[in-house]
Amino acid sequence: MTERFDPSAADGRWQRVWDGRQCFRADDASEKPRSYVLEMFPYPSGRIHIGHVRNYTMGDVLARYKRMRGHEVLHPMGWDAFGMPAENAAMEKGVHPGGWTRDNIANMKAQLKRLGFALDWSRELATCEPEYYGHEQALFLDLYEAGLVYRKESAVNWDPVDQTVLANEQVIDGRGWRSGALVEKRKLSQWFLKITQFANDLLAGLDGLAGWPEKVRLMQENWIGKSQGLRCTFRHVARQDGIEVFTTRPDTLYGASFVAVAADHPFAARMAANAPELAAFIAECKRGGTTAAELETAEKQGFDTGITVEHPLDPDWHLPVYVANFVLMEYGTGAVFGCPAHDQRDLDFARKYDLPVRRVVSEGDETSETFHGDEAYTGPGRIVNSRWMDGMSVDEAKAAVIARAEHEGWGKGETQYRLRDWGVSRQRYWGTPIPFIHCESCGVVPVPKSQLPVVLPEDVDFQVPGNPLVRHPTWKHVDCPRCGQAAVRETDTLDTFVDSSWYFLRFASQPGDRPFYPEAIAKWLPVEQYIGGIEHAILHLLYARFWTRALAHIGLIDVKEPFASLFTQGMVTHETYSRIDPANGQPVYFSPAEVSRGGDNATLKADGALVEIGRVIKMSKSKKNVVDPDDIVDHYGADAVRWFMLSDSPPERDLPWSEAGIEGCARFVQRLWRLFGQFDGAGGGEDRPLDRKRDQTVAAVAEDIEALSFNKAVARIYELASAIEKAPPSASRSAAIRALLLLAAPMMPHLTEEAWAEMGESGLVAEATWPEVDPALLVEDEVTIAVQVKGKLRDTLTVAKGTAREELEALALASDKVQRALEGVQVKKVIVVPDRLVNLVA
RNA sequence: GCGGACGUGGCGGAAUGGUAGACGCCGGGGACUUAAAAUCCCCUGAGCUUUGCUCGUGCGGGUUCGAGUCCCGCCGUCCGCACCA
Repeated sequence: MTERFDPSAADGRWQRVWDGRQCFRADDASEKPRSYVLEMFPYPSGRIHIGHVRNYTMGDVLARYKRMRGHEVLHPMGWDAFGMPAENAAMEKGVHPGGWTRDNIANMKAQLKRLGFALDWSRELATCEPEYYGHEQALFLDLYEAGLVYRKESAVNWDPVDQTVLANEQVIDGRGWRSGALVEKRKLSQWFLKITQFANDLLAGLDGLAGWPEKVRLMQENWIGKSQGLRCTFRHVARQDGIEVFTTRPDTLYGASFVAVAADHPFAARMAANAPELAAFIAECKRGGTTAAELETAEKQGFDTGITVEHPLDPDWHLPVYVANFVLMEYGTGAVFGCPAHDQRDLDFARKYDLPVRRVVSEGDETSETFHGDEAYTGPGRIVNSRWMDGMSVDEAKAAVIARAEHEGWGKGETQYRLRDWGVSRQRYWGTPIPFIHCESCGVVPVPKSQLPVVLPEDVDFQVPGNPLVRHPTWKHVDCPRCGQAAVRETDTLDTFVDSSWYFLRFASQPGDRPFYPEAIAKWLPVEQYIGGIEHAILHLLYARFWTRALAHIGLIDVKEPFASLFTQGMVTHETYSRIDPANGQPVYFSPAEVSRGGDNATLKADGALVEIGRVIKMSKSKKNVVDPDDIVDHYGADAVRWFMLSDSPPERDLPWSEAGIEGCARFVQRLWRLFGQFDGAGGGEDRPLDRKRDQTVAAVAEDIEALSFNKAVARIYELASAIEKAPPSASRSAAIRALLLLAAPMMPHLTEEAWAEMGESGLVAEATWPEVDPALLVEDEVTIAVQVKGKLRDTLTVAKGTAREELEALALASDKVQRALEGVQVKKVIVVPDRLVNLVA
């Protein structure tokens, strides 16, 4: 064996061997138990980020481990390849989005290959290829058939310079993030997916997702935002119609003192027609910002329309109707009744406009009708000042009012959701064309499936802002499939979140004539373990759950939940290095490569003077605290990098990158190499304690990997390595070395493959099985007993496992240290936990 | 405002209610070497009157023979949602 392991030669060699033997190709026909391990596929931005490396290393360890345990493993990789950065590159650099994207994919694939991930590249897919998005178009048409796709006028953020719709996240302080232009609200006809039809189902399904983090389930629950209450009508005093409101507090109906509608409520518009002042107020409301800070400080404002409505429980009781800036048109009915005593917003409003504030829920003895103070009471209590409801609990009163409303016909119990339907139209080129045709006589006509895919034209130009599909000379002009007249294609493309809502289904099978084979999905789905960033907790993960349910709903598949277990991993962080620029007082940042890091300080290589070491934060280009995966793989080899990604920090937490840390990992790679070199198949002699340590470690590491506690598995491997190093030569020692190699194999596949071959073992580690353990060895035959006096540790005893209570007590009392601690005081009580401890209470 | 997570050495972090600090990093000392690198060994929570003792898991209480762990109340940090009626 060579003195040192040389990753620069070995890594590539083994990667080619795995490729050549197609080690990681999933066999659909296999009889073995199946495991589908999936990491969120990357957007091909150009370079792999260290965060990707952490994500894929975790999945890779699990996939390789599962394979060693005899599973048929599906571990695929693909590219979330549509999106705006490609169009931005086209505008800035004059390259075609397709060429730019495909080049990036090639580069990133090469980067991933260098890390030795056990991926089934035969199933690679890119969402920007017609072979993928054509099937997406077919599925979209299926959902349209089933009534889950519709068109509606909707207000969007419109950037007048770039001539495109912007997502909310792309509007910064009311301006387009790219153009800087003031964003306008525009009404456009948009395509929607009816996710709200599944609101309750998506909510209920969360309960069954035991393998998901509680945090993510809660976030989705809050996002769906179910609330139950009453929808009822307040009739206009002078007219036949009325204003519908939704409330979760029908129990407080007798505390009502006004009705308020949103500024964009139809009633407000009708009133404004003859009231210029109201029209001005409405315009003011619409102009108001929507950022969190603005809403926090915005004062409650209203405009009295002069109209009054009847209280539904008492026609003689009249309430004023306001147009108010705090009522949202998007939620409920766009109108509320105000009960100031028991709702903070209503109270703020009532105090400002001097409206009655009537107590109807009593928190204790206070039952007077006059409510004082500026803090609404929203807790539980007894209903007061509410005629027939007096004395009821809040819940009783809610039910009673709903029952009465339904009986008398002025309202009914209703469930509202915060979740809105999913608007999927994007006025962009680089996305899946929405497969519809607009015909003057036939209206909106779906593209016949036989004409799919609707392929994006290649010859587009980005010199002019806006969607190039709109101004392409020929692409959009087609004959109507229904009547044959000249018609135009839909030029909007689908939100890229649609692409990522079903890619995990396509990995299971990739037929050319349909999106997937249901049998393949039945075999592989759900994904056993999905791993990705917490930033997808809501959007991607909710959309994927919805899409899966929708496909199940129309009978295409038989799976409802796509991801049985979800793991959200932490970020990779790094210190920052900076100096204050004396010219402007601003910090100038330096990259880790420009800096020499000592024990407590860091110096700039260029001038040898100190730089400031800043906080450990998320890697970002602006702070220059980034490391490039290629550079570190060049320098330390793939296995050291993989080992670092798994060490120290628990995988759900942030991992601080450090030079010292990666160097420690590279040292350990060499240390293992030397240890593997001491394997001696011919050696004799038994070492029971080492056998025991070996099997205990094998069992514990398996448990840790299955729980994704890689940091603990790493610590145990260090321990076993140390134990073997200290042990004298024996057959047990060689057996332990062999077991250690197999334990480390999922994490350091190149090193272990090279050592396996050197040790004269047959086959590949990639195809080896996980070591068996002898259950008898997992049980200790000696235990250390803690001896406490009044709960404080005074001595320890080493005894045979299973030593009797009486004997333990006697041994404890015989201890000098214990006698000294007792100071002659009589022992009153003795607690003995067999094989654990003795506690003497004096 | 609502919801959630977290708080343990110089640092990342271990610890089914039962010996706090496993394992790694940093640091210190030593061996080998002409020297360095590499490697190996030892030490490394704080304090003290150092065979040992005291203190110690954000702060204050409580439950328990025994609390980092359970309960109550604070403080701090981070994350998500947010005028959702």
